[in-house]
This record gives sequence, C-alpha cells and structure tokens, in this order.
Amino acid sequence: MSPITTIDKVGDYVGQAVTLRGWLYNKRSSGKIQFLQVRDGTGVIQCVAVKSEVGDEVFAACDALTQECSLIVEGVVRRDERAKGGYELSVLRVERVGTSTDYPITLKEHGVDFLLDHRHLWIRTPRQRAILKVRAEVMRAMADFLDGDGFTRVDPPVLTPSSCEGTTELFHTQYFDEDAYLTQSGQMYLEAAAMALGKVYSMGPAFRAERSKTRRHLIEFWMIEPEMAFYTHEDNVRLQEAFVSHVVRHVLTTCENELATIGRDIAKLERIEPPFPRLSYDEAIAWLQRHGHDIRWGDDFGAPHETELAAQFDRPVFIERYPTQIKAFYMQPDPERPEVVLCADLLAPEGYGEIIGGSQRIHDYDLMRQRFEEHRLPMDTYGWYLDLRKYGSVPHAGFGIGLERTVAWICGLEHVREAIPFPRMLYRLYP
RNA sequence: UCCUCGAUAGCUCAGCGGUAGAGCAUCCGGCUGUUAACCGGAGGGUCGCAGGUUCGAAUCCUGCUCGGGGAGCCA
Repeated sequence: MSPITTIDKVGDYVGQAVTLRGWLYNKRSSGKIQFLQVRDGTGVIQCVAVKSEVGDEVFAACDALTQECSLIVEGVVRRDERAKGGYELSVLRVERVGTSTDYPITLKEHGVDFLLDHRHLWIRTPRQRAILKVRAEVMRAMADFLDGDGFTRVDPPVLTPSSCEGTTELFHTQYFDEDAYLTQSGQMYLEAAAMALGKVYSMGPAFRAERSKTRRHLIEFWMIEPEMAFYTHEDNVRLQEAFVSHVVRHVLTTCENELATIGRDIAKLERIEPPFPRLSYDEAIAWLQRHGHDIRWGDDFGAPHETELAAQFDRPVFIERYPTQIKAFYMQPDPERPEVVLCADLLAPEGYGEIIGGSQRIHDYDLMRQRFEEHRLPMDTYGWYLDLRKYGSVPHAGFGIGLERTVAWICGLEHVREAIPFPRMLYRLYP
C-alpha cells in the first residue's frame, strides 16, 4: 500500500501514489468521469476517477459514495492548475469506511436555527473548520506569549462557593449539602496564585446566567486571565497591547489559508501593532457628548457608545480610568483622583466591543476591608481574599480577555457563536 | 425582562381571501474537466399550535409555543 498522508502534505508526493483517509465533501459526475471532493480535516482535495482508466469496479465504488461518507482513497498526486489547492489525486482505488445517507447539511444555504441544531455536523464545513483552527491558534499564541514571558499557567476552580464580583447572575448547583456556583471568573484565585508564583494566567470556561441575546454574548465562554504581582496599571496596559498584537501576528502567519477560507480582510489585521490608542473615560464621555449622545459623567457606556468610540480607530482602543462607582469593588483608585480607578477596557475595532477588561487591584488591607463593608461582601466566603492583603501584599494587576470575542474579531464573524465548537446560548443547550 | 422580526416540502424561500408552488436535497435516466456542475423525469405537505371572522383562511384577527436580531448586563 502507498504511504498514508494528509491533504495538507500532498505537495510532497507529486507523481507518487498516496493513501488519504477522510470524508466525501461533495461529488460531481458525468457518465464516464467523477470528481470526488475529499476532506480530511487538514484540507479538501479533488480526486478524479476516469472510467476508462480506473475500470468498472473502482468507478462503481466511486459512484456509490455519498455526501459525508467516510473513505480511504489511494491515488497518484498530480499538480493541476485547475484545482483549488493546486493538486489533484488520480484515483487508483477507493474504499468506503462508513456510509452516510440523507446527510442533512447540503451545500446550499441554510438558516441559523437549522445549522445550530446540526452544529455537530456543521463543524465539518470548510468555513467552520477554519474558524476552529484559528481559535486553536489564538489559544496557542496566547499560551506561547505568556509562557515565554515568565508566566505560569494556573487553573482556578470551576465550582465556587459564590460570586467573584457579585454582580451578574450565577449558575447555581449543589455541592453535596452546600450551595455552589459555576465560576464567572477565576480572577480572585489568580490573585492568590500571583502571590505564590509571580506571574500567572488561566485559560478556561466562564459561565454567566444572563438572559443576553446578542451577537457578542454566550452563556458559556472562555477567558484567558493573566494576573501579575508587582505590576502597575501602566505595566498592565503595555502587556495587553503586546499580547494582543502577538496573537494577531501569529494568526496571520499560521492561518493564511483559514483566513482566506473565512474571507477575512487581512489588511485590517496587519495594522494591529502597538501602541494602541488610549482614551480616558473623561475624554470618551466628552467625545460622545460632542457627537450628540445624551450621556453624563458617571454613566457606563452602552454597546452603541462602544461601537462609535472604537470606530474612530483602526486598532483596538483602551478606555481607561472609569468612575469608581461603576466598576468592580477590587479596583485600585487613582492616587491623584480617587473618584476614578486604575482600569482599562480594550475595545476591538469593527464593532466587536469589549474584548479585555483589566485593572490594577487594591493591595491595601484597610481599603479592601472598607470595600467589603461598602459592598456587604460575606466574610465567610471572601475572608481568604482579604488575607491576600494581610500577608505580604504587593501592588498587582491583571486582565481578562474573552476568547470568542477575540476570535470573532480576528475572523470577522457576524456572531460569537461560530467562534466556539458547541455554543451555549440563551434557549440553546443542544447539541 | 423589554423592543422588534419570523414559523409553508428534508433545506432555502415564494404565495398574502378562491384547487399547495419553485430551487436545492433524495430516487431514476443522460453527460469525459466538473467547481454550490448541468439537462430530463419522479416521489415528497396537519402551511408552528388553539380559537375566531368568512360561503371559503397558508393568507385577516386574538391567544399560545418555539426561534432570530437588538437593548440592558458583560468578556
């Protein structure tokens, strides 16, 4: 038998016979010639069977193949200008591995509802495969960047005794006789880990039981959360722009074919280099007021505000130093202006909204204690968090980046649901 | 939770008061270079559910169910 290889590597076998293993993506045929579009996860290649060359038996075997049946095909690799990937396979032999009758997803248009009901099959299509590939490369780039910068990966728990921020709705479950909740952020645990390991990060799912139904929301989504001891707000922001730029550059170099399959305008990504523009909250409010928005200092931005602010720039933009009142309890006040905190949100271009939220954290014991009282946080579940300010506290900072929003932006997707293999959305838990 | 749009063949949709339609998919036949191939033929329907108006409802009205988009909230 000829050597087994994959479609992405057939270029190394021109003129030789190879064996490919995959699935039939599509088939076109006339009376005496058949064109089999075979995919194997690494790409798609057209396999050509000419009746007078392969013989009646092999030709009939090709004829019996149906959409998405699995198969092993042996053939000679040929360079061909007419082929999309540049190569074709002249079929010598074909073996069907698994049948597939009445495959639901045809190559014609489908509605979102139908596709989501068949997500387990939808991911086989070239576009969805490409998106999942980009997602994997985004995660690899993030991990590579942080690992190469002295970070240690630490995995916070998914089951928690209560909320990290106390604001959003939590998924409730039982932990034997106790109440438990699915994590909405690992941040507090990462702060603890940063005091143990210096620079740490997590990659994992977060859960928000919000009845959100927009193209930017998932009920279950993934966050990457770096947390750094001895980092200031300024250090934090500089890390973020280097981090995001690295991720985009990595995807541009490793996912050229995938971005082409998705139809992404590469030029928009090639501009993503540090430094990113920065706007203070004050400046952002003033800009919005000048552009006809009824918004006052102290209000939080809505999605349309964010979109308009971000639309001014061709790179992601930081909005920093928000009013203390509208941000989380643990954020460090600006020493020169205690009414604002040392935080920054990073808004992606092209209307993708907030992809990063980050801040310098309060390290002073008395101030954190005061915040606990102001927000009536229960000591029995948060006592350990206060301990971090009691034993060797240091200034520290961190951020959380939403993976699906980042992938959606890099791929230019209409909706974050395509940026995760099996999206959990409002009213959708299947498949 | 609110606003808004929608539900007709396996899929995407048209039909908007007078016998249920098209393209694709499926099956049969044809075609030696197809690119969501093409050509001919066939099968395929509780028009989301329940009421109401009408001689007559897929079509108009009311309620319900399910879903899409958006808002709020957030990544």
